[in-house]
Amino acid sequence: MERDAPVRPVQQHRHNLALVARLAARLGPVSRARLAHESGLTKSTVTQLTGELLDGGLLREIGTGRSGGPGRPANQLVLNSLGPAGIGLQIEADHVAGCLLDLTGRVRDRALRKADDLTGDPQRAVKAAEPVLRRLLNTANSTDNVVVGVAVGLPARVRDATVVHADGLGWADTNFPWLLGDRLSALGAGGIPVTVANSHQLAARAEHWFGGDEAEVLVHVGGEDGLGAGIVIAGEVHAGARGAAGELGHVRIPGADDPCTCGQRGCLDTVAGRRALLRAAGLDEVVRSRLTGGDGELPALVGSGEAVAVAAVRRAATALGTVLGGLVPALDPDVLVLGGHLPALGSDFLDAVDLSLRQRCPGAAVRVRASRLPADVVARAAATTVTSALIEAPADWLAE
Amino acid sequence: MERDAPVRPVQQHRHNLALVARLAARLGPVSRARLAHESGLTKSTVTQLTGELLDGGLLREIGTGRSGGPGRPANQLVLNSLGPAGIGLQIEADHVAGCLLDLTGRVRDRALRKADDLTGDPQRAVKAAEPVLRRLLNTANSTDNVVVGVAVGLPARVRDATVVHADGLGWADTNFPWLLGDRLSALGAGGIPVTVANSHQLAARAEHWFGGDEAEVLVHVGGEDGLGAGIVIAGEVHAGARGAAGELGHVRIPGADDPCTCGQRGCLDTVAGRRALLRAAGLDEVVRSRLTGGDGELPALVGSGEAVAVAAVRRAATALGTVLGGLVPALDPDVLVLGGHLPALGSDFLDAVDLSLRQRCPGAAVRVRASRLPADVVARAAATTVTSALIEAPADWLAE
DNA sequence: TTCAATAGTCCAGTAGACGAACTAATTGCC
DNA sequence: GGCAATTAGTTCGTCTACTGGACTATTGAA
Repeated sequence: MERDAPVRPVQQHRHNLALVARLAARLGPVSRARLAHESGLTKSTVTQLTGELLDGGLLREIGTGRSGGPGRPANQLVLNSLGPAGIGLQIEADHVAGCLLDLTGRVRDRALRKADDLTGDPQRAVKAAEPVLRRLLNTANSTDNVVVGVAVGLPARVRDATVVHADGLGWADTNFPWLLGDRLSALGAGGIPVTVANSHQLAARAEHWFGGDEAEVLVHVGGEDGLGAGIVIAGEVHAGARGAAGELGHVRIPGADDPCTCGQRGCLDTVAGRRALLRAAGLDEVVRSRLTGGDGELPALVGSGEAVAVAAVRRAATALGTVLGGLVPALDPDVLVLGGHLPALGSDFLDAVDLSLRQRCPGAAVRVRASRLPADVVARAAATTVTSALIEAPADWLAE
Repeated sequence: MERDAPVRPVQQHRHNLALVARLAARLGPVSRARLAHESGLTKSTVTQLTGELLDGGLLREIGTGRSGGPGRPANQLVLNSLGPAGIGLQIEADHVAGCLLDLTGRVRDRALRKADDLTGDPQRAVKAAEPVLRRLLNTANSTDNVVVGVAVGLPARVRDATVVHADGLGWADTNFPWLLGDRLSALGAGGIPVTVANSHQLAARAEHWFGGDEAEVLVHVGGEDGLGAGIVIAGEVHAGARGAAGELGHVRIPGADDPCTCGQRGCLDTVAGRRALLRAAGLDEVVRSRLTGGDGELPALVGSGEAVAVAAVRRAATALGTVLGGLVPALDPDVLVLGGHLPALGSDFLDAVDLSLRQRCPGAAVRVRASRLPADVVARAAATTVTSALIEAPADWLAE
């Protein structure tokens, strides 16, 4: 409910619609009676509201389910897996991943497009996204899903739906939603709203939604090339005053002096970034070949005790732990999740980060753990922003 | 509006009441017509709502004011400076400060009680607060103000209205509101609700409210003895998962090794804390005499180029800047305010902190400035939490 | 078969915002 | 002075959407 807007009966209705939709999403198959009980609304109102949600295709009635005692059995309601759905894209310098998500949160389809180099002209990314979108739109068509939104996760600073600055992609002030919307029209899917979001922030959202921590404050650190953090506070991403919150990659590390893409020297990215780390461990050719699978070689080297690799990883862990150790006392998070390319570095790396972090701030009560989510979390989280927006504001959808 | 609660006409009314009260507070003397325009409510509704606020003593009608053109002149409404008011206390190891604030935000009275040592038994603080409270209650009585709440700012971690841990005071798991409420009853002011809050967080609130920055994200760093930060995001304090957000005093500084009260060595407090700094500058006797005014001697020494003092202050600035430089890229604040004893260290100190911060994170767009607020901001901010709670939820007050 | 229990619908009642019509008070023009 | 224009504020009937109790529906158990 907007704080500075008047509340009329309509807003009241909107709020209660959202409340019921949210509860239906949370409780899975659920009866109107239970919804009434959990929401605090009366049965009559819930009948009315669920009726609207059913008509709008957000809910579906599955026959009377259990019969665990006397009394009329309930007509169970669930989110409609056939109705509205969302597409999420993840764009990185070397690939575009995408997925189609229905309202229940199930991934209906995935798609991946590898590419040589998507940096420079944003149209390259649009072009690489096209086959991914085409496939997902086709799938949606065949599964009776209606795509109501496309959300894109990018390693970029985003402000007012515009990419203000993307280090790793070389973009600046790009209205990417507009570019992609154009391509969507060409695919016969014009008018679908496109949103963009920072991929670190989406990854943090993903950990909050799917990580199972029930955290009040969660910090996710990771990234494909550049390192970055996403901060979730009370279920909301903290984007910062300019959308730049979590940009840790260019914090200077004492003792480091390698040149960074940003023009400075000794940035965290030059010590703990994926490419920098592979290079420092003597895996230059892996970097050049751009093989994501090559990440596996580094933990293998470390496991076999290869001195250069061990030193590089230890150095990265110490630097990262120190930076995070400055963050933790400021934010007091429940959980600090290491994601992106970091979990692949092995549990020794995780332990070393933890150690270094606690050396910086001894009393910290934070739990540090590796992410357990798959590589395409960002695409999934992006798609989830579409579906959860529907559930959080069903009235907007019903109005159409 | 509670997210998980149903909205009925009553909640609708509560919301709109708060909306009108907030606007009246923001716009100063304001007509019903303007309130209707600004709020988006109709004139009829505003008449109804302001009527309730007038009856409840939250608003007051001052005669028809301006007559800048044709048309019936407006009956101006203002917050009632005579009705409900709040008391704010600030408790530190060596003093208790307090103030009485009316709804308009005007300080009706102040009181200060110096004390030798309030650490150890919380009852000492209660005892020192008694004369302060007595005076402020008397003042309220004579100015026709009704004290509706007492809010206390403490250098302590607070959780569920309980002091979980107070480093500088030596308290743990203390239900301070209960203790102080007891004393209030003895003063004939029983039943007044008492709340507690962390003083760093209150200081940040104060900068956000009174600092004039219009910041979306604001960080305040300061403290009397221990250093700490308060973070305000979108008008709300970020307290962290355990209420420990902003506890920067015990971040370890590379190269520092002095023992800290926390049992560790090399904490930020041992480098940039007030006492540590005075000691390092050779002003031991000032520390022992507990003279707050003694702070003036340090900038004087620095100004005169006294080598030890200059070195101590520079070291403190570097350490603090480095710690803050780790924070800024994570949070992306608009403004970083240095408060507490820090502004007294002079503008060279401020510049040195700024320099060190930007050395750590070169691209930061944050504005760094010294606090311009007086020493008793925390008491004022505490009192403001009482009065602003009234304005944010007038229905609760009107119900009584 | 009947009763208890639970699910769900129906409908009159009600709180509270809206809007049009009204009254009120002032300026400015004749 | 009188009257139109203009803005402030109130009154009252209307409308929306939630409530609560009466009602129907469907099951298990006695």
